[in-house]
Order: sequence, then structure tokens, then C-alpha cells
Amino acid sequence: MIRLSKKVEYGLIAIRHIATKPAGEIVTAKEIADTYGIPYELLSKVLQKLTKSGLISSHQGMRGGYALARPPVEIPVSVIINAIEGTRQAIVQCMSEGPQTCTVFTVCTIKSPLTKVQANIERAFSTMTLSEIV
Amino acid sequence: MIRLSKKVEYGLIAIRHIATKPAGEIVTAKEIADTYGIPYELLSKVLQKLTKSGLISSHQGMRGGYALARPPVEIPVSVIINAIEGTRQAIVQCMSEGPQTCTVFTVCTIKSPLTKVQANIERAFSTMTLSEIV
DNA sequence: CTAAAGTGGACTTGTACGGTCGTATATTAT
DNA sequence: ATAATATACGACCGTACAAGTCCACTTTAG
Repeated sequence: MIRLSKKVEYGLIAIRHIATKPAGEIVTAKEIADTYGIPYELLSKVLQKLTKSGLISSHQGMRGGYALARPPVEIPVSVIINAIEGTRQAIVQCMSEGPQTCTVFTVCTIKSPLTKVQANIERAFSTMTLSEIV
Repeated sequence: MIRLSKKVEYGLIAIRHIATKPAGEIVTAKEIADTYGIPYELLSKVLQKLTKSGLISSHQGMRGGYALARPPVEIPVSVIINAIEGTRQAIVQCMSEGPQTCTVFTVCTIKSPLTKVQANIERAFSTMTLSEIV
């Protein structure tokens, strides 16, 4: 019915994996990729996005890798998703585009009721923090 | 972040349109397509699915069209979505496939926590009935 | 009989996603 | 210094799927 992207899946698995390690321990992308059998290159991209948005910190070079940048309790799942997907999208097109680009704007009837549903979904993702999925 | 398909969008708009009419009044697909500027053929397919799942009743032939099959209060939005999308999917792959086809099943760590999120989403869609979006 | 409606299969097309490759850059161990 | 090991990042490919289109058929009111 509604599906998270592979990237988000991988991101959640990865950041959870990192979170299970003792604080400050550095984990390589390769370790994660091997552990869960997910493509290394793709995972790397995801980890880079998580780095750019400040959820994890990266350490380049030999003996490098990734570590959590903040305590897991402070990271809601929704933040992880947004970090990976970038453009946050609404459940119906009208809601994420400006009114002017929506061809059926004047007659679109389902937008406002679905806002409630949208809010519920957002809440479902934002009330759960990383600490709960470790 | 998560998006309903166009078909579902059209389906919701359409069934809402039908629901606003006096009970028993018949509405043609063309009328709906014209009113909201959505492609007629595509809308037809959607309406056919809604018909097959018994949410609306169809009347063939001249002066035919569609009407609600049940009172709107009894129709949760989730039922409409399921009718149109057919295969109900989970937010992560592991959850909708059998365990044997999931390559990372034994090591997949995010499945069970996400079940909670999934349940929340389901609830968001199933607690809202058609009568609320009219 | 015919016009207006639904039914339904086949087809095209665009695009986003998952995945891959290659190269550059940074850091550390020796 | 240099080799080894890691991230960073852009370019590319292939496929699946969503969205949309086309067309032939059936049903029924008038």
C-alpha cells in the first residue's frame, strides 16, 4: 500500500547497526554491507547522506568509518527518512506542489481531509526514535 | 516521503464525488473525468476496480453509470485503497514477502520495530471513512 | 437500430529506483 | 615516502512500474 524505499531500509538498518555499538566505536560501510548482504556502493551513498545531515559522523582514511553523531534517543525515524529522501513528499501530489502547478487545484476535493491522514503518518514516524529500534 | 498512487487519488476523488450526490443518483465516468480533469480511460479502470470490490455499483448501457453501493459511513478509506491497489504492501519488503524470499531475513533488524509504524499508518487510513471526506 | 455508456485487454512511454563503475581524496600504518 | 584502506562523488545502466492511451467488445435505454 505504501512502501519505504530500499535506501531508507538500508539507512535504518545501518544506523541501527551503528547505534548498537559502544558509543564512539567506528564502523565501516563494508562491515555493514557484508553483515546484512546489501550492496556496498549503494549503502555508501546512503551513509554519505546521513553524514551530510549530521546524524552520523564520518572518518576518512585507513581505520575510518562511521559513528553516531548524537545519542540515539534524540533521533526520530522521520529525521532519518528525510535525510535520505531529501525532498519530503506528501501523500497526494497537490500537497507537496504549489497550488499553481496543481491542475485540479480548484476542484481538488480530497486534499484537506487527507491532511489529517498525512499528519498521522508523520506522527507515526516522528514519535519513534532510533533508541526504540535498537 | 510516502505517496499514494494517482489511481488511488482518482479513486478517492471519484468515490467522494459519487457520495456527494443524492443517494441512488447515477454518475457517469465521463462526468467525473471532465469535472476534475482526469484521464477518462484511467478513471474507468479505477471505477471498475471499485465496482468489483463492491464499493460502488455499475449500470451498463445508455444512461448508465455508477452509484454508491453502501452508505458512506461504512466505507473506510483503507478499504478504498486496498480495492484499487489490490496487493496490499507493507512499508518494508520483508514484511509483505514470505520469510524465505527475504535474503536478509535472519539478520533483518528493523522489521519488528517498523511493524508498529505500519500499524499506525493502517489505523490512520482505516479510522477515516468516506463520510468524513465528503 | 443506434447512441451512450461500462468492460477489458494490449500497448506505449516516462521516470524513478536499485544497482554498478570509476576515480578522486583523505588518513593511517609501516 | 609509500602503500593500504577508507570515504566522497559523479556518471551511468537496466528494469520495473506507474501513468496514460488505444481499441474492440458488450450492454441497455430510447
